[in-house]
Amino acid sequence: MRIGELARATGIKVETIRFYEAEALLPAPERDANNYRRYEKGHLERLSFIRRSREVGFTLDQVRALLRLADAPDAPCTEVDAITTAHVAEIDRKLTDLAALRGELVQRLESCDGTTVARCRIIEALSPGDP
Amino acid sequence: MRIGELARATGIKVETIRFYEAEALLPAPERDANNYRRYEKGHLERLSFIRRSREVGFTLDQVRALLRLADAPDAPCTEVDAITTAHVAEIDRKLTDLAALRGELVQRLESCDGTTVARCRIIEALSPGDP
DNA sequence: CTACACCCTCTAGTGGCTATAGGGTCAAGC
DNA sequence: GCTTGACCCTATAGCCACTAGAGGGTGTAG
Repeated sequence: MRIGELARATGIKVETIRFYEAEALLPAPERDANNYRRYEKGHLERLSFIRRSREVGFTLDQVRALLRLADAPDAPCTEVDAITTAHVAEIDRKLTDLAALRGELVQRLESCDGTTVARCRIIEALSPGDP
Repeated sequence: MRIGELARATGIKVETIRFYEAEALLPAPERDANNYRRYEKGHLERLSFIRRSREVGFTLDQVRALLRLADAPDAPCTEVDAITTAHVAEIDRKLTDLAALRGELVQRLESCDGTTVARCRIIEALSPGDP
């Protein structure tokens, strides 16, 4: 199959597929006589793996590590576990941070009386001399 | 005060201060005879405003808009409110997404029996043909 | 034969910094 | 007087994970 077809099949843009190839995440496929990339089923599977990994928020480096592990079926599962656990911890950190930010912003919104900027609690909260 | 002193006073790195100047977030200060930047109290206040805004997650574009509004004390507060409300909505979207990702990952972690990659539920979940 | 969808490579841009290279300035201590 | 070290300057490139564009080639249908 050609790159456009692979893009439609996986929901990943053509440019991104070429980018993944340059990043050595997806092996370079054979080329047709006209220099077009010709993908096999293996490419489709690998690209789907990458897409799912990205969808759950793994970085490309983490995806690279997961791919390497997926290619070694006899390796112990502990490393996959470690990558995933670290990722969950990172997500937890972000969740905590975002919830705190949200709380702060909502508090400012609620105390804003909606008149002029001079009396705006939000601006006030962002201004210095107001711990 | 000089740039290093301003950096210590605000907790923003020297390079970042220069970056903010290039981005027109912080007005270019006067220069001393030796070409060193010389900052006034106004710069310190403005930079603190920027820091606080960034800390609660506003983008630099949003900070730019907030600064413009903060400079117009007679303007109505509605625009500040709108920017903040939009930002809260964005945070809510991220919170929802992250919580969903976390749920998926934790589920995989729990069902992983810790033997080999071939039997790993995490890898399995990322592989295609397994909706 | 021409319009159009598709493919190619290469380069630069996004946000928000951060780091490096390669210099200049200034006060203190020997 | 001279070195050491902390500070300052500009300009440029790098980070992540793409995305967009320029400028061209290919293949097929009408």
